[in-house]
Amino acid sequence: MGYSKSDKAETHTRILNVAAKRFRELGLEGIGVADVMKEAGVTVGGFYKHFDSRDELVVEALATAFQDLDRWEESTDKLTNALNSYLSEEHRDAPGAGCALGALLGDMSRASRSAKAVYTARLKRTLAYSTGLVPQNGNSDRRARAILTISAMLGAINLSRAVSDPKLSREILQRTRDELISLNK
Amino acid sequence: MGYSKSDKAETHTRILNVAAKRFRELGLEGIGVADVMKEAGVTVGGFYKHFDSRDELVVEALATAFQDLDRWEESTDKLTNALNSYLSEEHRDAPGAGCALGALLGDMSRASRSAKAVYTARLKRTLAYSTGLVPQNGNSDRRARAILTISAMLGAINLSRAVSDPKLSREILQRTRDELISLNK
DNA sequence: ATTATCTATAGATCTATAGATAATGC
DNA sequence: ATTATCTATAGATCTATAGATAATGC
Repeated sequence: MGYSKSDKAETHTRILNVAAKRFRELGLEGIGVADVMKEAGVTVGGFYKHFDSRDELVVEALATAFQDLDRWEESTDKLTNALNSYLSEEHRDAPGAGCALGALLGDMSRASRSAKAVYTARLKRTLAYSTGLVPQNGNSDRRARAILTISAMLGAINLSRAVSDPKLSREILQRTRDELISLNK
Repeated sequence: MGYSKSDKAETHTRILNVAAKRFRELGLEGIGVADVMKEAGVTVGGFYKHFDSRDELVVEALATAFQDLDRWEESTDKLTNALNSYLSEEHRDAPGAGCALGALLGDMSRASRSAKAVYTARLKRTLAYSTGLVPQNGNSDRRARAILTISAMLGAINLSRAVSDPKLSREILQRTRDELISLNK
C-alpha cells in the first residue's frame, strides 16, 4: 500500500480514468462507487477522502472523459476525416474511449445541475470547433450547419448503438456520414 | 378494491400508461416497480401477477409509449409540420408524452435484448414513414436523407434537453429545424 | 374454488460514515 | 501528528416472493 501524497494523486487519477471509461460505457448510474474504486485497485472506504459525493465523481469524470475529445479535436482538422472517424463501427463499439458528448447524451437530461453545466460548456467548445471545420457554402450559415452536423452525428452514433440489427446499425452510420459530407461540400 | 377480470385489464392498462410516461421522463431505470404501481393506484405486491419481471414491464411500456408515436405519425403528413412539431420547445419540455425514440435513445444501448428489439422494430417503421415524407430531390436518395433527418431530429431533441443554457437549447431546435427544412426542399 | 390485490419481508444492491491501521513527514 | 487507505456497517433503496384477504364466478 502506498500512503504518500503523490500516491493519493495517482490514485485519484486512476479513479477518474476508470470512472470516465465506465460512465461512458454503462451510463452515469451504471456503476457504483464501490466498483469504480475496486477497479482502480482500492477499496470503497477511501472514496469520500477523494470526493465529497458521488456527484462530484461524476463531474470530475465527465471533465476527464472530455479530455479524450480535446485530443481527438486537436488531431482532426478536416471535416471529412472527422466524420469518417466519428461515424465508424470502431467508435460505435468503443464508447468507453469515445466521445463523451455522444455516449452520455441521453443521460444528461436527468443529470445533476453541475454535470449538465460541464456538458453544456464542452458542447459549446465543440460547436465552435465544428463551425470552424464546416465550409462556407451558399446554402446556409456555418453555425447553423455546424449545429445540424453535430445533432446528426450525436443522433447517429446513439442510434447505431441502440438498434439490435447490425445491418441497420451500419447503414445509419454510413448514410449519415455520406449525407453530411455531401452537405458540407 | 375491484377484483374482477375486467378490473385487472384496466389496472394493467393503467400501470402501462404510468410506466410509458415515467420511463420517457426518467429513463428506463429512473423509477422502480413500487412507485409505478403506487402511481397506478395499486400496491407493489400485485406486480408479478401482471408481469413476469421488471423487464417485461419495460418491454410492454415501450410498446405503449410507441402508440403515441403511431398517432403522431398518422396525424402528420407534411415534413415541415413534422419538424415544427418535433423540434419544438413544447415537445422538448414534455418527454413523458413525446416521442419515445427520442426520450429513450440513450437508454437503449444498455437495455435488454428484448427492449432493443422493440425499439429497433419501431425505428424501422419510422424510417419508412420518414422516407415517405422526404421529397425526391437531386441531391441524394430519399432513404439516405430520411436517415440523416431522423438522426438529426433525435440528436437535436436530446441535445436541447441536455444543455442547461436555455438560449442554446432553443437555438439547437431552431437551427436544426431550419436546416432540415431547407435540405428537404 | 379461483383470483386480483393486499401487507410484509427476504436478499441484493448502493451511498455514506465510523473507526482502525500503517504509512509519511515534520 | 497527520493522512491515505482499510474493514465493517448503517440506512435507504430496489426486485421478487410468501402468505393473507376479499372479491368474483362457476
